[in-house]
This record gives sequence, structure tokens and C-alpha cells, in this order.
Amino acid sequence: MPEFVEVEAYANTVRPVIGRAISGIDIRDERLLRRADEGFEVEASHVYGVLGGAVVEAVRRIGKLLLVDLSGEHTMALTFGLRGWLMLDGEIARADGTRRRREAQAEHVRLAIEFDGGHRLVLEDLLRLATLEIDVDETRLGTDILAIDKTEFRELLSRSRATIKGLLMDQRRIAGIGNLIADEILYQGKVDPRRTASDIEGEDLDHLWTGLRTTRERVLERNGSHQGVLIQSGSRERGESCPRCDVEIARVKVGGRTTYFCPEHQR
DNA sequence: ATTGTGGCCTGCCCGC
DNA sequence: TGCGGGCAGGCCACAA
Repeated sequence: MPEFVEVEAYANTVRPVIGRAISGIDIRDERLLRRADEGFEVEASHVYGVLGGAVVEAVRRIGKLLLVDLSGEHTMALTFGLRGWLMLDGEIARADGTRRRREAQAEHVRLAIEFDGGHRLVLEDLLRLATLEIDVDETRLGTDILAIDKTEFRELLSRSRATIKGLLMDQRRIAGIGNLIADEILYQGKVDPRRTASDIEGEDLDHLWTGLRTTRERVLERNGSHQGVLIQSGSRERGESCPRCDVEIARVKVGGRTTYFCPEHQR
């Protein structure tokens, strides 16, 4: 599920508890903490110590990372893997702030946090790929996709020998782009995903930048990383054809990810 | 150092 | 229907 636009929605999900204190924590699956350098027992107690009684002061998003700033100068950081999401009191927010109810699935709940006033925040995660960390190094992430400008984008490209798709998905360079949005940016930007980043200049770069801007606006307006033209037209599938060119969409591996693109108009 | 690959984990879908 | 293989929008450790 989650690329930047979904995590934006998760941030909106959490925001109603800003100003509330945490009254209970239930870590159902300690694998949530698996990135800890120390053993699970030690790390879990640290998490309980930091969260217990703390007041939520702010909720931020950088790329696909959700950051909850707490009283006591600590920050809880959540990632959601492929199939993770948050609900508050049985509701999930969209990127535009509207909310909808969602049925909880108890077997997939990995974390539950209670707040004063009776609010309950739940993290569900089908694949157990979500993580919780305290006080992560935020500088490991690049500029957020919504904040990057063309000057920085051009600069990033010119300095990288990676494939353009690999660069787009490299969270240390640009934070927030996943496999689907990368494919859509390249589709809109008319660039072959396998090209070397630093080779993209001039008109090609203009097109790609337009593709990035178009895509980030579109998925935000429509509330989902799966709202790109390539997917919505049904073309991001084996054997389907490009809605613009009517040639068969190509399917290749780039940067370890399955990649769909139009061999006709993406050059 | 940078870039690319394999594997984690579970659930689902497709083809036999 | 039942079963095995392939695959999933993320991320990390590791190899070249």
C-alpha cells in the first residue's frame, strides 16, 4: 500500500490525538522493533519508557516515514512496509483529510496505543514488514517528493550513474517514491526506466520533471499511489497495451523491482 | 562509495 | 476444489 501519499493519509489519521497523552501501549509483535541494535527485550522496554505518558506534540511525514513528536524530546518513527496502515478509533483518513471507517482485523494488529479521552490508534500489517523506532536519524532521507524543486532534481540526476528508476526510488535522494509512483513518473515523463540518470538532460529532463509534478499532484488529488494513468487504464499488467501508443507494455526488472513501461513513447 | 540483488514475511491469484 | 509457484506498492544486508 504505502507510498508518500498513503503515509500522508496515515499522518492525518494520527493528527486528532495531538495534545493527548499516551495511556497504554500494546506491542503485539516484537518483530515490529527488529531493527534495534540491542535485543528485543531491552528495546521494547525503551519504547515503553519513551511512549508511556508522553504527549503527542506534532505529527510529520518525510517520504514514507511517519514521525510522531512526543513530549520528553523523543520521536516515534513508523514505517509500513508493503501492506501496513493505521486506524484511529476504527477510521482511516485519506490524504485530503476526509475519513472513512474500516473494519479492524485483529489477527493483523501489531501495535495498539491508547490515548487519554479513550482514543485508540492501531497499526495493522499483513506482511509483518512494518517497523517502529525511536529517534531515528532523519537525515538518512533525501528531500521529500513534495518539497523537491527542479534545480535540485537536475542536480541529483547529474550526479548519479544509477538507473533513473533506481534513483527515483532511492529514499536517501528523494523520499517518498515507491515502485508504482516511479513507473507513473517515468510513463508521464516519457523516459525509459533503464536509462542512466546522468544521461537525462535537456528536453528529456524537462519532460521527466513535468512527469514528476503531474504525478505527485494527481495521486494526492485522488488519494492514492495506485491512481496513476498507467494503472488506472489497466495497462500496468502483463500483455496489456499503452493507452497512448497502442503497443504492448514492456515488463522488466529494474533496481530489483518489476517495472512496466511503454517501449514506444518512453525513450 | 555507489549500485544492484536477494531475502524477509504473509496472503492472494493464477494455472494445472 | 486443491495445490504449488509466482508475485506484491518496502526496506535492509550484502556483494561486486
